Amino acid sequence: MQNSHGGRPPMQMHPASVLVRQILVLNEVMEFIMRREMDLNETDFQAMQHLMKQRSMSPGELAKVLHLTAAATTTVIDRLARKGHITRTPHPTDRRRWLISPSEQSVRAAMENLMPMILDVDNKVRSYNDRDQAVIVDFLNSVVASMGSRVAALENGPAPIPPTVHTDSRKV
Amino acid sequence: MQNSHGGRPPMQMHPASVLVRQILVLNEVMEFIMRREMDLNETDFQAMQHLMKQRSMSPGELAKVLHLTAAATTTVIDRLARKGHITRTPHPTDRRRWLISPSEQSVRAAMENLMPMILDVDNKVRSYNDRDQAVIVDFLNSVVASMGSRVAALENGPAPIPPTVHTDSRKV
DNA sequence: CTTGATAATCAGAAAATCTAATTACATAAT
DNA sequence: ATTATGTAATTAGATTTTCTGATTATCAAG
Repeated sequence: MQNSHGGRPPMQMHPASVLVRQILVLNEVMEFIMRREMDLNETDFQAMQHLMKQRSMSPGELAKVLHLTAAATTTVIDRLARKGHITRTPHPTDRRRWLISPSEQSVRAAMENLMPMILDVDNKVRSYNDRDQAVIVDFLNSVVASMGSRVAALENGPAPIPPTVHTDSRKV
Repeated sequence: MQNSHGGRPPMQMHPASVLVRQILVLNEVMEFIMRREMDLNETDFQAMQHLMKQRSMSPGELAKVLHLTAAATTTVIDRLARKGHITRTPHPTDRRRWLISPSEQSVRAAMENLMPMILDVDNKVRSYNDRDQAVIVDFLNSVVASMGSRVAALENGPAPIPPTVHTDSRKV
């Protein structure tokens, strides 16, 4: 009785659709494990992700991307600094701000954790011939486009938008 | 100076790798917008996701997948019930448990928000010919495999594993 | 039918975030 | 130059969320 879909029709999804979903779930699982290993809560971990991506940010910038108040962001930065994950340095031109940067060893640890997977995927895609690579890129692009238009639609209140029509290239 | 990668070499990623990353980020953006629209915190939203996927769960099962204590899970359920997102019904065979089920309108709202995107992706992949579909599935499978082995590696302490070697099918 | 485990909840403490006020600095307009 | 206004970060105290430990009800094994 665990998953008998009583009411909703199961709806046969394409394996690729299922795999995309699986990737999203696996990403969350990975994040959870890394968070636990680094002893960081969700917010602090997200902050580290942004800091590593951007190399350095002011508390204000961090607050924006984390959707936190300035006050909460101060405490995030305090916690991360106390644990040695980041350093505060004075902003070169604006003395009201700080520049927050991830510590050397945090960056290295993250690299060591994620690089194998990233390289794995990168190597995999490069192992296809050019045409197949183009197919993969085309598909992924359309996923990004669909998600992007969903985001746009959701941002402007709940007004559903008709799905895109795709030209069908199947050989009969 | 925002992204001059001072120190780390930029490392040229395949467009497909970049797109995969983009998809993961977009997923979080979408979740955030939906959460805000439904006025749910991260945890309560995650609970709804699991409940919709499984159709119904006991508080104990919910606690496991949310990585929460039983006590915290009780409050999650209380909040969701108070807002009308779920209902508690007695467990058919074990009178200690409840069965938590998402409300009709919660399921419908989620469907309306996500279905267009899901169908979009599904239609897109079906628009390729069989061989190209196989390429896409093969690639996605390898992404899942890479992430899965990363998860496995991370779960057993920080012991890095050498990346997979892929057979190269490029035409010279 | 008693004993030991399990499911959910309650009570109070701890952690994380919020609102509002404060301090220091920057920028624009006299 | 001086003042006025706005912005960046922090602090203080309240609120929300989660945790630990104890409690109640039920199940399952002997």
